[in-house]
Amino acid sequence: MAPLTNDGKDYLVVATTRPETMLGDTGVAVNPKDPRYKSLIGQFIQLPLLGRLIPIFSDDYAAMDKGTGCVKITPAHDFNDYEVGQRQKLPMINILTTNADIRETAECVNSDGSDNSDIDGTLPEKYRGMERFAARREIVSDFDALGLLESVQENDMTVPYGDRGGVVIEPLLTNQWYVDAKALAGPAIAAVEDGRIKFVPQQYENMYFSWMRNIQDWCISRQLWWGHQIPAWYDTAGKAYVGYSEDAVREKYNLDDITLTQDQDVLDTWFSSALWTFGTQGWPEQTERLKIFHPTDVLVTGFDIIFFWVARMVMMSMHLIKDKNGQPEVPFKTVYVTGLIRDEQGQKMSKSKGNVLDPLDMIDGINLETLLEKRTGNMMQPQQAAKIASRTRKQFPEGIEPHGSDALRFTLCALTSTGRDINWDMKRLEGYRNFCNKIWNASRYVLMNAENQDCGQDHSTDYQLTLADRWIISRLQVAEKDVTVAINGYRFDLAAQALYDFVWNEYCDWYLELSKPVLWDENGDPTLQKGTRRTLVRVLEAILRLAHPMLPFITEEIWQNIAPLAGIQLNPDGDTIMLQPFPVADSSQMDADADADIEWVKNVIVGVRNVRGEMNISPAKALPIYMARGDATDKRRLEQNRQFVSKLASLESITWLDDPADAPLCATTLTGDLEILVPMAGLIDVAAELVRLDREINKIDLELNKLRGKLSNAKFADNAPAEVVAKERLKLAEFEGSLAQLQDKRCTIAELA
RNA sequence: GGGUGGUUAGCUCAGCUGGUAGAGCAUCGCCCUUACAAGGCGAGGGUCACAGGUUCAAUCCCUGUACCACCCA
Repeated sequence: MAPLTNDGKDYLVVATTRPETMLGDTGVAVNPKDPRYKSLIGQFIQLPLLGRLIPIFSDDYAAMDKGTGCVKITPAHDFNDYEVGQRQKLPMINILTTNADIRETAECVNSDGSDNSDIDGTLPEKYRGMERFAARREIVSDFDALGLLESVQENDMTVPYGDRGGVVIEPLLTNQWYVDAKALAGPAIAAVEDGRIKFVPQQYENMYFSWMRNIQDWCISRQLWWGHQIPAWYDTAGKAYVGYSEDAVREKYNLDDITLTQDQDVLDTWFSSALWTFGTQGWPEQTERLKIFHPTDVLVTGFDIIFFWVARMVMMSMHLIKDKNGQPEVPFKTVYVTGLIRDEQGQKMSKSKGNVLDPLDMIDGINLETLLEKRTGNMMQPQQAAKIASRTRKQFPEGIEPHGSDALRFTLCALTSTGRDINWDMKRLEGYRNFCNKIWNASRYVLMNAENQDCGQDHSTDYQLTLADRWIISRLQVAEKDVTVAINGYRFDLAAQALYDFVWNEYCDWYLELSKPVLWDENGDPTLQKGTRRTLVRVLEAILRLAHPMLPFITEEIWQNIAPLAGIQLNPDGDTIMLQPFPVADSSQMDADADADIEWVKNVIVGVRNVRGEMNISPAKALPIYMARGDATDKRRLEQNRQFVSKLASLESITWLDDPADAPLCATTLTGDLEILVPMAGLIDVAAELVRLDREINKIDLELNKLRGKLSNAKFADNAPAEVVAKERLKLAEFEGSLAQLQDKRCTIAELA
């Protein structure tokens, strides 16, 4: 019976840091390759003090070069040993009470968790009820007395201490409740596979699948003081009864007067959270709300809780809620996964790093002192405070300016692309605050010109639209389409960009400026002026509705004043932009002719401004200009838009030349073939204009060379689609024309100089 | 080790099904022009990480490498 090692001993030596756990040992592991113990594998050995026979088995967990190479295994009181026990199908013997004293009788269970009545759970009388460390000392001394103690050695190791009690933590087996997650996962996987639930961005489906497909049983017992207490009651024999309440349990199982004790544990917080989508709608009652709002459309969340929450909501909802056909109901149709907001360096924000930016501080502003107090007060590691304070002082010497909630919201939209993290950028917040101001100022201009005026708010039709009016209405349709498409695709950054571009670069920079010459012309046509006021107000009103989801407060504020001017009857008891329809693009309002004509107007104006800017001519100086080599369309456009061009380019006169030779010495800029000529006399020196022309010529030359190379390549001409080749040819012809014209001008100026 | 995303202007980021690049801020000029100086007008700035491949054509498609971030084990 007694095994013999190959060096002649009839005992094995094992090391342990917790000698008292030997009372719960259920085996000894040796390495399968260890020649010293090979012959012992499969045999049994007697456990001292108890006399219990336990198996000797091979397991890689035993390291040959560590200690004696033999490891005692206590599956009930050590995580590693538990794993070994599961592999080797060892029973588990629990020797500790919940106070970590030695039990009266050990609790014996099989490796699968079922009760084991074969093992004798009797513990030596002297240890019963003994405190664990006392038992440790006692057992060591008893081993010594029996001549079984090899040695006592110092051992460096990490011991876990409880956060609250400050005592050493002891692994302990208890009965806990589990959910068969595999059964729940099947339908939850199918729902994403067949598209009933979509992830945005889609790649997060992989994360969801990989977790769901490898799902483990879900332990829902938690030893915490918050949460719902587990609705299970035990009789004195330990038999469990589950129900809504103790009374319900007694009734359900006919338990008259017997003593019942409710499970002390609470449900995992994610178990309760998983009920959220329907629990909040009145479930388990079949309420009207539940019918309307379940399933809901979109869940907005962070990727870090896809496992914890999203997956569980899907499982629970599909298990507990069925549609009218009895099919499992999903909790939501789309999961929109946002990125994490990080600091400028891409670091996660955390209190201990002192890099947290409170949204409220960005909205309302905060002075440096308060911010320092907020970041360094009440810290877990006070030694960090000085470092954090100096970094904060450096980054925000003046504290944080107020930016308003709209600016913050808009910035979040603008920075949120396809589910990746956002490195927060204060500068962009400032930029978008300026955008809010821009809208505010633009609306002031509109109100100044429209209030107490006929803007067609009575839906009268005695007005006419200018080219600019038709153009901005046309562009509005495009903006509405772009913003809508972007939002539908969850591309809030593109939506923000489309809105920003339209409002600032088209409505403010061009349309408002184009409205001035119409409205400020004392001899202007009243029907045109009415048309312009009408357009000014109505386009702004549409902008407000378009912007409202991203800029809720400022749009509401402005809308209250603008809407009545746009012919919207406000409810006298209070009305809100929130109840207005979101703009829908109307393609019949798109106007390609207006777009092209305004493009021409802009080109002429920018051309003159360009010369002005590069020649440092003051904007206050009104210039006379000439136009030459234009065609009939250029001439028509000039005649129809003389007022616009004169005002926006601040011109003294525009003279159309049928013969280019009539022009004085001029600086030249082109739009198409049309030459826009700014007389140099007294304003521009010849050398400067030559430099400017050379720069222009070089730019075109560079492009031209590329184009010529491309087109002379037979492979390109033969293989590329005809329309692409034609487009390149056209471009080439245009560039060649421009180049010739500019070179010609250069010669003329050089000669005259 | 397995997986996902990223590498584009000084900084933070766009770039839709391939036709050689955009924004905000920053920089440099000129302007207090009756919505806005937190503004207007103009300008400069990028061998799109690297190496191959497919293609008439690659920031975009494919392969590999390097580096960064995250998830899982």
